[in-house]
Amino acid sequence: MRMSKGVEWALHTLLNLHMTGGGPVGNAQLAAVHGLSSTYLNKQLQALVKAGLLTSVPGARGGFQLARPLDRITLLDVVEAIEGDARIFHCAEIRCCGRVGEIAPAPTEPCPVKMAMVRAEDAWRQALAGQTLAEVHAELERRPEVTGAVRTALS
Amino acid sequence: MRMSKGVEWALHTLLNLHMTGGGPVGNAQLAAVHGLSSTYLNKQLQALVKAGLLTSVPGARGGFQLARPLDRITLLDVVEAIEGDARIFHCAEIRCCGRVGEIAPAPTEPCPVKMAMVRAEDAWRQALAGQTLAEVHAELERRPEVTGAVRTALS
DNA sequence: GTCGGCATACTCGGATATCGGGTGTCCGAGTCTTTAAGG
DNA sequence: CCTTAAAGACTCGGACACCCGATATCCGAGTATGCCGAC
Repeated sequence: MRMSKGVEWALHTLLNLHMTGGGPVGNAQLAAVHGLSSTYLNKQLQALVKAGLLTSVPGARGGFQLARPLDRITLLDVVEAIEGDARIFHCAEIRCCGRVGEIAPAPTEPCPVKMAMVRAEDAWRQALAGQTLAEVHAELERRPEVTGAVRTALS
Repeated sequence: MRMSKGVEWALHTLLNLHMTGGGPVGNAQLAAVHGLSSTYLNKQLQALVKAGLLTSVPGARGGFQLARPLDRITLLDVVEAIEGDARIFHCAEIRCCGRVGEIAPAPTEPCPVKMAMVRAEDAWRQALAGQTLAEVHAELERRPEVTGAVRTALS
């Protein structure tokens, strides 16, 4: 159960796009900032486009740009864009299978095990949804030499 | 990013072991309750033994039994026993790589992106640690016909 | 000088290989039970 | 009848294949750009 590294790539790239000022930036340039594979980063950015977080501009001088400001993008938006909206814990309803399923009929109420895991996962999603990229960016700006290096690398 | 199905198997099996009353039960019998693969369930139960949640009794009439009562076993204990204690979000520190790494020296403070993801994951872990299997079992007992079927299947 | 057309280069977008971890299975080591014989 | 020893069967424990999804890569479709020629 490890999160895809595409999430980390997407988060940093979204923050970098905010620092450029709004113009479209090609994935090759975005990848060079952190030494990533441009082709694989492209795959992740396409997922962000499908999720509505980015807009893509085709043709020369094209690239990707933010679809909306950082304070309207939460961590949950990015995670769901890359990982999908499927649940981490997938209940296979094994309580209804096997010998116990032959003895008792399938219960109608939801599985308590599943409910407990869903409660924990909801806490995680709520914590993700409660943090915007703007807040993360504010933390980054407390070290101007870092953000300055990103702007230099993208210029 | 999908949780291993072994977690579901382990949770239900731990609850079933509690319903038997304390005697050791073989994995073949435990697997038959929910129609699981006994060999693969064995793999998961061995992980629970290594984590100290179960004790194994070798030899004929042997099997597995709970190492401590359900109210001292949290959901986090089971998840960490099966999935390991590694973080879901693994920060590769890409902020220090590539062109930006050549411009600015590596920062000493932790990555804000990583910190934000850790905060969310801590909320998840805290929600898992705040729920014991005894509470889940109490929910199960509200449907006596289900727990009765399990006890019949294990007798 | 200005307009229109065209070749070009650059971009995104999806289709295609490769690799690692979860999934599933099997067989050997060890121990308790049972059974039988002997005292 | 009690003790004892050995055979047997059942259990755990770890080592061995398989498969799906994440990872990584490549090539084609499409468009803005820049250039060239005509007017």
